[in-house]
Amino acid sequence: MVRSQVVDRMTISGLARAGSVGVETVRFYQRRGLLALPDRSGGTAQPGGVRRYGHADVGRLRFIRSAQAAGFTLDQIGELLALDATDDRARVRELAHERIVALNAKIAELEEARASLLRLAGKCANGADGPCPILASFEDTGPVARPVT
Amino acid sequence: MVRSQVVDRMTISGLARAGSVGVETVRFYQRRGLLALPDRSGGTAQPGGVRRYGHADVGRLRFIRSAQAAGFTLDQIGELLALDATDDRARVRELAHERIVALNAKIAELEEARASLLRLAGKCANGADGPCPILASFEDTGPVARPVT
DNA sequence: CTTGACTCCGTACCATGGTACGGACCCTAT
DNA sequence: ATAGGGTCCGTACCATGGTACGGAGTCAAG
Repeated sequence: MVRSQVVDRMTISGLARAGSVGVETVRFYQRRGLLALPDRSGGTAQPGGVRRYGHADVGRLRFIRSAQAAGFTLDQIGELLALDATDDRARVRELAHERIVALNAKIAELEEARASLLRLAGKCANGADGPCPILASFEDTGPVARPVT
Repeated sequence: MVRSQVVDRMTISGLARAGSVGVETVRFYQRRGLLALPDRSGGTAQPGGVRRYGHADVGRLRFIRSAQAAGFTLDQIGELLALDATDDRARVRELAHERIVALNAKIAELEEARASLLRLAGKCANGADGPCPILASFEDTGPVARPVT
């Protein structure tokens, strides 16, 4: 499968543009082991050249951003990238399910916070006397829920 | 309004217990200006004593935790605490509405991530051949949504 | 009046996901 | 061949919300 020179010989800034991230972000992912460091100067591995990137690198970078959009951490994405090479679909489904469970919990938590704020904002709007019920309710709360993380 | 000695002469660890946080967390809030540093040795302000805390401090600490549970940042909580002293209900409602809007956005974002993961997990479960569709979909994605923050 | 637990305080460190900087080097166009 | 922009690399810094540590001082019980 032949690719055009222009696409497969991008420098780091081209790769960054293709993935809609900053150059520093690409380098950060490389440090984290999420993106490989290609040989310098187009495969000759001479010391002191510039690294070139191609389609595969763009795919990998997009993979990272997509997985991030699904809420995976960079550590988890590292595992997903490893799994991508092994075709271990069961483990991938497992990770996806874990993430879904976490998302459910988080969504429920945020919905609770929203519900109580909505209720309090309504109370605060009606009747203009005395201290704000929102703030009063904060002070009165007994055993307290965990902070929204 | 007289309070019992035992309740109004707590040390920092008592306050921390009353608020279900760690001692270091109390000190952290003090550094952030969210909790006041009471006079030492029970109001005598002598140098080199131990600080004592009472009901008011517990209320303030609980306020912080409750507001945090509603998703406010510590900076915003600082403002809320200031507003608590001024009875500026309009501004409180404004902050509450901002928070609600932010919560709505966040919830929508997470729901999207969940929906696509659910869809992909279903696809991955059906049919056992080839690479996992979850991972494939990550690679194929074009212009990518912002990461879940 | 000593012992042991607790407090005070500054400072450093943790995770998470980047962002920025500075000096050296490379590479391309003029 | 020289100027300029881009790359490489280590290192430091950012926000956020804590957590940990070490040494000195304090305080209450025995």
